[in-house]
Amino acid sequence: MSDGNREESPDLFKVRLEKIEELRSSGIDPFGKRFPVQDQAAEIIADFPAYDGEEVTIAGRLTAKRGHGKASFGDLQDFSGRIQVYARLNDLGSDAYELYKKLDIGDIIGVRGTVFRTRKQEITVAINSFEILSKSLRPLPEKWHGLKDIDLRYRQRYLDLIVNPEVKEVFLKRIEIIRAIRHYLEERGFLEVETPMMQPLAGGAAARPFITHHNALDMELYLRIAPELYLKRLLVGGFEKVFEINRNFRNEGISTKHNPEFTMLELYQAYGDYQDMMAITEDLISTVTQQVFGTTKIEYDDQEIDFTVPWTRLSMMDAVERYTGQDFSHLDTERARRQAVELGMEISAGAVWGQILNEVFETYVEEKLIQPTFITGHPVDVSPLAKRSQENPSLTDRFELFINSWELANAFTELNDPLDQRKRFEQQMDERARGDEEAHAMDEDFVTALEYGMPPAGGLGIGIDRLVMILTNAPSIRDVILFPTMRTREC
RNA sequence: GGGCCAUUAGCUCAGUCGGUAGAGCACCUGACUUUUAAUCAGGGUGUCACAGGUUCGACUCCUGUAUGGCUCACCA
Repeated sequence: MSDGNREESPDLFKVRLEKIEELRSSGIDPFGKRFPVQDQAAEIIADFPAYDGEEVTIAGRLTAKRGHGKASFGDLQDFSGRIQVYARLNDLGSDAYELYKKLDIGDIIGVRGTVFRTRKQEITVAINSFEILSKSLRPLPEKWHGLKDIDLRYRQRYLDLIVNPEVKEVFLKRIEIIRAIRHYLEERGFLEVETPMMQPLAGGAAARPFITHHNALDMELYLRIAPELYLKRLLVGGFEKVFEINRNFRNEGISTKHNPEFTMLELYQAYGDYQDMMAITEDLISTVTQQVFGTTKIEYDDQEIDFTVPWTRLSMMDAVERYTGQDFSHLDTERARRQAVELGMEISAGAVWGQILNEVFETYVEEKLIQPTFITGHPVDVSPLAKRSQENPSLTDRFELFINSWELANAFTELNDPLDQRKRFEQQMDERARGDEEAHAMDEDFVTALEYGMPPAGGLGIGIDRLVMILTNAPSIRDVILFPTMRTREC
């Protein structure tokens, strides 16, 4: 079986091809034309008294047929919902009625008809006339159980959307959430910008990139792993409050929490710092949640996530001490290694103090952070783009937001010292030389930009897909991405 | 990449101890002018994921492959 050309029961497909020929020979175009839709199924049902006895013009897909000889019911599904239609020989005449009887489930039709309520109180459109707008050649998945096969649901999302109404609801929520985020930021003076998806150097995060090639320039380009370094160039250029909601691409494993392309919000505010970012994060997410869901308490996988502000704030070192009993506040790499090993961890040879602390945190603390929690004070060793903390130059003014043990946001006071930035890149290059493929590359062009002067700034990234997952109780990131990345089928 | 599991009709699924495949929906034929998972009568439409092996005989047992799911690793 191949996905685009699946073997159907030959008769089934053939029967429908024959119907198409029949239609054509009787002068009817099976793939229709413009149809001036006036009304929506859900609106007619919601406001029945206003529509009762009136003629409406609707269009959509026929999803069920219930024939009764000289009368016939059907369900018509448009984007707004589903409404029953009723065709009667007496109303339509024999030619049109015969045509109606030949319609298949899955056909798209346009209907002009009169709204009424049946004996069983179902709001229904009695068809006065109809047009075939598109013939369907393939049968829809089963009406009662829907389409369950997860593989097919992702590969043929259009079928998933047709037959599983709750799927559409999730994507409508996603749309609302993103719209609310945009609205929130625009109201506060942030400007939405677009920066390169194809970059000569994939920077701004630690991840393996996708590589592509530009023929005319004969150069390698990388799909971006983050927009960060371009957004900061805009700060140099005088933009003061910018954001971008767009795709990042990371050439890494796929899981229920990772899709190779995913959507990030990144936001930068000149003259601000990570504390401002924390305030925005907390207020943005709780405000949007309240707006879209009418509450700040959300059920995810049998747990209640409470977005009510303020959220817990905990330094990485305190968090590690709380959950492991080990104090890493000294800066001794060897001692840190011994402590980590004592906890049962394996630490790679070249790891330094900050990396060890970070690994211990990820291993023992992350899984405990269910309610929204800000973790602050990341080691400079794992934060090559963040500004050093004034109180402790081994740490940075940075936070990550954890919800349901997932990293949802990452923010820091941006490093605007070009000399320090160059040293950080050099340190990253050392790590790269030691085999860390994800260590940051030297970006001379970016350092040059900083040398012209970048205002102190706060920067923030929020993983939109994961946020949508939590807010819509989706078990997999693929449930919130319309067309998730799938292996192509060979057979 | 490792482990576990799955793959049977268009869809959702059953299939006993190894004896050559079956149910609902969909589809086809007919009946039926207010049904709604319409109903009634009749019809099975299949390369049992793919390729080998064992066997008199394989959907079933074995090996490999493909795809997917979960999970671990990876993903600061």
